[in-house]
Amino acid sequence: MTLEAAAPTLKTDCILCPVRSCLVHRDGGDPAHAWSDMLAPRQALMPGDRALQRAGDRLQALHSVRGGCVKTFTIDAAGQERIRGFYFPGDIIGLDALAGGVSLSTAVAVVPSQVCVAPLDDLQALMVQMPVIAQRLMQQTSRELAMALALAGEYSAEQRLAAFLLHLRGRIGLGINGVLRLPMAQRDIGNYLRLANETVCRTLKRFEQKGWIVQGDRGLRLVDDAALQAAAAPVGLDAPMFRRAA
Amino acid sequence: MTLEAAAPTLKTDCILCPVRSCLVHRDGGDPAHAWSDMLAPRQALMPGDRALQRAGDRLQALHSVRGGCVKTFTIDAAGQERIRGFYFPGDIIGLDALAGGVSLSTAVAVVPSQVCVAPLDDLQALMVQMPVIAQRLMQQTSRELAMALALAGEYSAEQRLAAFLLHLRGRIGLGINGVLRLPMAQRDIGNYLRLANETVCRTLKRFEQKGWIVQGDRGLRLVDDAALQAAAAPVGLDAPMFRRAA
DNA sequence: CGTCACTTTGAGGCTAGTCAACGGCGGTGG
DNA sequence: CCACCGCCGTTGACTAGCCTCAAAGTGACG
Repeated sequence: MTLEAAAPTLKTDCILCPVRSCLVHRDGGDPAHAWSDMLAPRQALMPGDRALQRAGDRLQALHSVRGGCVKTFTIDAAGQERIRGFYFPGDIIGLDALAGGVSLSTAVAVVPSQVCVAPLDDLQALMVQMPVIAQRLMQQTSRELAMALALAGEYSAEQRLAAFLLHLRGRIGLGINGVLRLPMAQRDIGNYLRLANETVCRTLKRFEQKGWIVQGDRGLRLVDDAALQAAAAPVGLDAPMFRRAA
Repeated sequence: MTLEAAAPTLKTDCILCPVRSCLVHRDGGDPAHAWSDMLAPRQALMPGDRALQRAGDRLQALHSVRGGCVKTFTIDAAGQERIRGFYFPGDIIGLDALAGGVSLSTAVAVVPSQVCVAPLDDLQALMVQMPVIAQRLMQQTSRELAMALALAGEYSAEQRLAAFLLHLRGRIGLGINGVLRLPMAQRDIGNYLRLANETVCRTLKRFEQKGWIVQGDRGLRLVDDAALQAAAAPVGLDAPMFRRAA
């Protein structure tokens, strides 16, 4: 048995939401009713809007990303932002706070996004009633843990960045013309990967000089996949469990 | 509601085991019977013994540490060991593999240890029957995720090491005479914290020169707690949820 | 068309890694 | 009992990758 078995691959944006995909299969209940009971209507979230959650606040709800991209971060004593993660459609925000009941990071939109709100009280009750929901949350948390552990290792700038690009493609796929769109700023990528933004820029340029990628206006094209994968291999983010989109 | 509420603080070594502490409270069942059904007898595990689990193997069971200290690690293409975590009594090994069903790391004992084995099939059934077990596992996974995210940031050698020492004290407490025993080698600490063992040694010496710690034969004494905590603060491993022992 | 945020490019410095050598300690075996 | 060996911790000299600081270029948007 693996928890994977309980998580069929779903295609459309809306059904991607793990919470909802459980709810709509609720036995004998009215899906629409359970849904409205459970989740606040989807909320639009713009860059610069107030935070979904703030580090240190009592955790009141998990947030499920329906569209766009959300980043979570903490602010250290020096006022510096430290990005903890990027969340894409299908991802759930706040899982690291379940143990302590307190949000460990602040969450804001990177691009115009939509999220659904799963109040913790309702979720807790649903998890008891429907083990499949608990399984889905457990699976998400486990995957996020595996990712964090993989990225926590010591790797060079090239290894980190190659792994990030490939991983991103695995999660959000390619846009038109096979271009990988990077929704977040290079500064944010560097912050997340523990690299200065200048290092991100220079490393991308080095990738381009080697013929591994081609940078365009709104993203980049992965040309030499094998080379990138060879560079990223030590990080170990290439396992199937880390992918989601096609 | 927080999951914390479902996890009363338990003192003794044996009851620390999260899985068992759920089982012994099973309603209307025979605790001893459920226990023996669920877990293989506690296994002794010595340094140098075969691994509890190996990276890449299909995950067959979670392991609950009853005594001692177990480390998990991966081996990269260059044959180098990368330590993913240290596990102490009460910790569960293998949670990062639940999503994929494949062990992501190899687990061996650092010192003579005892572990209990929770076969995945039985565990899955129990999680459905008893939501409290699912909650406990979820809580552990969430805490481990929060730890991994905290440690994944970019910090100096001093910050990392101070956070590690304080965190270790929070988890395993102090021995006789208030001495913090370090069960693992400095090389392992450095590997875990992404530092060369020489850097660990030099940083500890610097701590001693500043009067923050006193190094002894079999461990060290934390003298200037405030200074250590100030140094470790940016890492953010000092939240109550990360502690366990008194 | 000016502002602002982000990216790009360069020069220099620093933290931590690497390499090498030595001392202490425990285990092993003659 | 002691010599040998290997592992671990310690110390020094050198190196390198990445950060910091600075400044100019680019694109989005009002």
